Amino acid sequence: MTYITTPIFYVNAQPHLGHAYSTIVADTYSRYRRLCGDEVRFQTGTDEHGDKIVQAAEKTDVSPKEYVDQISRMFREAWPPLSIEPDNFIRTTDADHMKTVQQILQKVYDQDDIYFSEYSGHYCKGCERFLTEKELVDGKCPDHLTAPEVISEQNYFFRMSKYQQWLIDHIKENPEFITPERYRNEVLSFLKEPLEDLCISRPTSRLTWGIPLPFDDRFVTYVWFDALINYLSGLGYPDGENYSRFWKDAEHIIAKDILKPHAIYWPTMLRSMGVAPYKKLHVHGYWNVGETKMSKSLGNVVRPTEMVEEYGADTVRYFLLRDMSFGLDSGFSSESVVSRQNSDLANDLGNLFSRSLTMVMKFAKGKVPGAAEPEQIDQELKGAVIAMLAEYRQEMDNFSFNKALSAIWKVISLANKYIVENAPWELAKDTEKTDRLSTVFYYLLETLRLISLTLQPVIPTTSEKMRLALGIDQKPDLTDQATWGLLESGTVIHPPKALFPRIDKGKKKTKEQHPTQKKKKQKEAEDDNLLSFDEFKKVDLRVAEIVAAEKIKKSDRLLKLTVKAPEERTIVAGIAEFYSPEEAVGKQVIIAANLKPAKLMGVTSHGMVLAVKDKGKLHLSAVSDVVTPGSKVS
RNA sequence: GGCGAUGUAGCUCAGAUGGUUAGAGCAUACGGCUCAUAUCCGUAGUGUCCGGGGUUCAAUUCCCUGCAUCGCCA
Repeated sequence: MTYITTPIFYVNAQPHLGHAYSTIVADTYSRYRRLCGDEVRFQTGTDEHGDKIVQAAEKTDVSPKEYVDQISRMFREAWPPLSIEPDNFIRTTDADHMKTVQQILQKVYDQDDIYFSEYSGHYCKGCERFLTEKELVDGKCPDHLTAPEVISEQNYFFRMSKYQQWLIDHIKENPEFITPERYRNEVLSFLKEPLEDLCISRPTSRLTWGIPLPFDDRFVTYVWFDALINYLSGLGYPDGENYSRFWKDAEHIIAKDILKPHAIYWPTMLRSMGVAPYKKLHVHGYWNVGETKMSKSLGNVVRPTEMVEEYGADTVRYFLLRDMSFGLDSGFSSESVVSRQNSDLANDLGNLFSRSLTMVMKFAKGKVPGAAEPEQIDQELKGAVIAMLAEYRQEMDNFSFNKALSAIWKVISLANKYIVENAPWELAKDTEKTDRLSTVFYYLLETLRLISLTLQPVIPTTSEKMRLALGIDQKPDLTDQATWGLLESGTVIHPPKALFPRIDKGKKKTKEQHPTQKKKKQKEAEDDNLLSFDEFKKVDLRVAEIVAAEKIKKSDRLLKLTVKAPEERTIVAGIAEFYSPEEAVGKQVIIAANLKPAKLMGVTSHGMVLAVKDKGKLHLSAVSDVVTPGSKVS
């Protein structure tokens, strides 16, 4: 049995490449396990409660429910075009899930692992959390540069600390529990310090968009406690058949940013509720775009849907799995996608397939011939294929998809060489050599059959095309088809169109701009000073309220502003000669919100305040009435 | 500030429990083939293996130190 999950994605933003990667890995792994004859359940979904959702909904002026329905649907619809086929798509707003969360809370509460406590602390609205004394810089939140409010609050806490030692022991005894190893070490090092109990509630005075605590309706459940339980509720815990069948083989895939909740909160929660821990946690890294991380404010977010439209599902899947070493960060660029598509998919695999089938059509009447006595070169090819099958399985089991693929490509390369060395077109000229020709074709086609089998989990559509072309109508299965010699002679083949087209470099465009394109763009701009509407739309203009301002030392022109837009951000503005910090605070101004962050006098500015220069004096931009900070200017 | 990781060809990365010529793919140049998606095969390179110091007959590999980048923690 295999139970593989992606995180449930938080719906405060639209699907991006990182989400797609986690989900493609899960899909590939589930296809691979099925190919091995295993029974598999693959679950993904969306996480829909919490403060950030309420804020995001307000921003677009819809109710939280409408908002989460809308974004959740975007996630659900993003996957089929990538040939991703989950067995279950769970939402934390599903009634079943909510009921299960409450059951679990009650159970943990009844056994005294949840207690009520009051405390006071420095609450930062921007962070939506309490900050510790040590985190404060000059009494301010280091991220938002505002002074947090001191508030005291009553809340429920989960006795996480009680399970610390158990967790340490469990991780040490099960080396595969958290993988790759670097993340296991990270968790162990974190656990060297005493664990604090986990606050698992939010007062309804602060937040109502959540699951009410079953034992106190003045509170809703903290999102992580709610979200993690999806892995159980999606199986019908505690009575569902799927739960008893699949839970013991649970494997979670996550990105490194949510390591702590999955490696610490979740196992201790499970322990407390008397459920066995999951089997494995697979932690992967980030896709960087250009020089930096993908981020909304940089405007370099790669959308899965756009990638599929541009390259097709199989190229996207192949690229992501081939280029990232699971666990490490990796770089995304359209050049690297194009290079993978052209070199690996079109030239190596596609052309090998195409030339092989064409020759069988031309020189063997379009049927799989029978093999005569093999020569050494044939044995070598066969040996390499068999060795590849073993290596493939080992690497796939290991989540080393890049290595599994490179093992397959070694064989592809060998098969291309095999063709050149045997020169079937020469053999075909000599009627004495028909047997030899048949053998060469058989070995080639059989190699292709086994290649298509191993590629099924990664590029299912192409694999299917290959299988059909080879005249195979069985469902792919590693348990009974991964042996040499199963292709039957006499089978009629059906050469398809090219598996992958070659992409003209430079023709394709994606989010990130290449230097050459940039130059072109600049030239166009010089030639023609008019903006298209699309270009204008790219500028994210918003109203921002200045909530704090201070002079930047050693500069008499720059002010460091903290603005609400509606999230808090820092903007450096060259207005100090005309506005004092006191004058600036409270003003509403128009900002360009999606400028590349820039460092000015050591302070990073996230955006630009628009102002007017008239007769040597600067005037801040403004709207005629007071509006909600963050409102779009259009 | 503490802990840890990384730093290898133009690019992306692999690798050696220390030992003669340090690897792969892409990109580049040249040669070959013509079945094939102007594809494939072969050949050719280039590297102060981050800087400095130490241990050793011998270090890019071990130790120390510095620098850079990144991560976790505070």
